[in-house]
Amino acid sequence: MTKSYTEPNAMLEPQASAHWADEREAAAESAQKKKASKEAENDEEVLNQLEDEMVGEEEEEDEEEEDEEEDEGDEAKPKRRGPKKKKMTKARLQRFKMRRMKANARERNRMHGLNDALESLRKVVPCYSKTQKLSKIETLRLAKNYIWALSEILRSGKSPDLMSFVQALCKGLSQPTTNLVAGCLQLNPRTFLPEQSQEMHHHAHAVGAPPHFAAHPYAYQTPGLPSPPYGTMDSSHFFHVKPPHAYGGSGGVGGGGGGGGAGAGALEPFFDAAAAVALADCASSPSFDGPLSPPLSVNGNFSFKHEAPTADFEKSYAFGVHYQAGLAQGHASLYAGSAQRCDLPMESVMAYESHSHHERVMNAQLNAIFHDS
DNA sequence: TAGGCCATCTGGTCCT
DNA sequence: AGGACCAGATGGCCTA
Repeated sequence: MTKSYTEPNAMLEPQASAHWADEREAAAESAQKKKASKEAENDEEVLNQLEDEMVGEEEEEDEEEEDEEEDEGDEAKPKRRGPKKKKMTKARLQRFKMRRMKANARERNRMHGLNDALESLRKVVPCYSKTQKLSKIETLRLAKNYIWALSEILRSGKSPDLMSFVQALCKGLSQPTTNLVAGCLQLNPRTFLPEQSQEMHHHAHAVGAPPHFAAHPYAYQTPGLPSPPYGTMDSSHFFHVKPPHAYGGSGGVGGGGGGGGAGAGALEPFFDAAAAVALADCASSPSFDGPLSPPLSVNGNFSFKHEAPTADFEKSYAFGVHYQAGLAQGHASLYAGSAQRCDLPMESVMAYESHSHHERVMNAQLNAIFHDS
């Protein structure tokens, strides 16, 4: 069986492998399509054949059934309880086979639909590559993290720094996927891993980031992560930031006043000093092979806006985030601004499963936002 | 070779 | 009865 999936690890190989992966991917994909259509054809043929045969055998079966009943009537054995187990006549067997084949075909289609949906999900999470597909489970995890991260932005009304954002995205992901996401966001994974925290700490201090920023007890413990050869990308490619006034309080969405950080403060770009360090670090790592993720964009609304595809991007998405300064709830939050950032341990902040209340609040707020705008 | 991921088949259950 | 959904089993492919 051919396979379209390619292990994310493959991206950690030298750049040449990306090209090979492309070709393999294309070949595998076409082979798989051929196979799938062939299977469908075969099924159809067999089904048609079976149906034709069955037309002629219906009568035969009826006769056999009558024989069966007569036989049973003659038997002196004690009658069995429960449903009679019908003898598998030739026709019944064929009908059974046909049913089974139809069920298989339905199941195949169903799974294809599921996979299509998953594929479209892959395209809207912030790490999409046609050649380096995320696995199903990783796609779901990343999507969950992404939703949570965006929700948190909306809830707090603050823009997070890039590092926090990536950390939130990578929570619970496998290391290869973490590398991939980091590569997609043009971050060197080393910059947000604990074992690099000393270094980061140093850098962060140097540029004025909060000292506690780099010392979170999460992310992966694997030393010496290779720098993903994902390509280079100017930071402006994935964060299109509108000037603060573009977001501040206009539109009357979601109750004004309220929590701090309204106006310009809530709308600063994701890039803060620490992120700048991360990017600087990134710049010193081996050049990446090509951008894989959609560019992130703060464009004043929450819809996903398609951009014209470029040679580099398979798909290019702008992720718009509608910042609502008035939504800040006033308690410590991952995204509550530099001064408070990460006052809570990440583990507790990121306990998604225990966010039912938070989610209800978020739902209400999102409804308010999108129904007003 | 082991382990991860995947597609497919299959039988069971629930619903219409 | 038939379809949708689900989970277990199986076998293939790929990578470390």
